[in-house]
Amino acid sequence: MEHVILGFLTMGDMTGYDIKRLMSISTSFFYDASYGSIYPALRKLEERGLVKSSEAIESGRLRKVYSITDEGREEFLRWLGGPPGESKFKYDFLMRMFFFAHLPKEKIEAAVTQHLSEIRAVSKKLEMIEFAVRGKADIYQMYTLRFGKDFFAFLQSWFERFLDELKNGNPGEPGVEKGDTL
Amino acid sequence: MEHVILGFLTMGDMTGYDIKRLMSISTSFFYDASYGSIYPALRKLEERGLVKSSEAIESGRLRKVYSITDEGREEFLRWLGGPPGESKFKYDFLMRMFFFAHLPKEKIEAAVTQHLSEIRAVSKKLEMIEFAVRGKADIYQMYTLRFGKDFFAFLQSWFERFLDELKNGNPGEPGVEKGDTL
DNA sequence: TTATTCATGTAATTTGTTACATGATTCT
DNA sequence: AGAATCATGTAACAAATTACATGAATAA
Repeated sequence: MEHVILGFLTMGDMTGYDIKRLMSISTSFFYDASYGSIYPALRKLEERGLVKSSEAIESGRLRKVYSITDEGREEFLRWLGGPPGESKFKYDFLMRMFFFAHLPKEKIEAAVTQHLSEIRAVSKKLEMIEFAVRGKADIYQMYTLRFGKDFFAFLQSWFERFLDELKNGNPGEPGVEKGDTL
Repeated sequence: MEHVILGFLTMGDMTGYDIKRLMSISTSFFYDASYGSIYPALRKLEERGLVKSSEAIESGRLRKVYSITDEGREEFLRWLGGPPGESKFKYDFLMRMFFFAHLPKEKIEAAVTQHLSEIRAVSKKLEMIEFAVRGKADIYQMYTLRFGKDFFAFLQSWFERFLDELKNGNPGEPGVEKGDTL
């Protein structure tokens, strides 16, 4: 988390609010943080000398603008270049799906349908973001966004097929379908 | 978390150790828990009357076998049928990737290569699990597993292409490639 | 005989969320 | 006038990890 904030501050000086806003239009589909974690993190980073802040009143509003220090930059690069440590991935819906056998068919279909509409919403959002961000982001940031688009497209087609098989009855068991590369 | 444990206990009576073992061969690719969260959760569930335990000494070893109560079953079904609440998904590697511009090319390629080998390892594990579990799991559990296989296959091909584009230089920017459906 | 698996658990810490509290400014 | 956005922050709580501590049984 602290490293993520340092990363955002390498893009320019920002307030906590700015960081949150930037996250929501760039990384929110795989990483998002609340103010309750951003502000305390910034304070801790300042205590450790990795960022510094300057308060200013811009158009009547108090803004506490943070910037990354040289030590902060070093720490950020140490993290980025360091060992990745098993990249965990989490996906809550799958846990429910794992236990769907306890649910009547209509409820399963309703749950999957709703999940699909969430997926479509994220897809749409990502496309808007890509449009808005074009030119401003570097290639790796564009690749990350691209990953998001591709991933949600994958999810969409997977769950569409799943829903279809639930409704129409599928020929063969899920794991032993004809045409499978086994 | 508590609901996940309840879910596992609907499959049969188990010890905390058993739950962890079952997780590792079924849901670990998207959900895994440590003993430090399983045992305290079981105690809380027992306090709330959702599970009950019986201690027995089997072949010299103390085993505290938990079973789900009727109230536990109700609670589990309430959760499963209830509102899903935005299914978050998290994927740490993407955060590093987002900032790859700060890293020299060799380090980026090394990181992606290593990540790919992790992905391949999980793929392999999932295939073994599918084989081992065939017949024992219900269709939704098989679908969940299938999702895992398909997802990791997607990851593999995505990052293989990414690595290829990094090495060979890609024709066009990531977001505006020829052949893209835009 | 030694390492691994089986088996249970606690304590400290980390990490983060949700809800609350406050208030000015700017858009409608 | 009122809603939304900009802006900062705290406090209570929740969830879970890591490391530690213990010990018997079994497989190599």
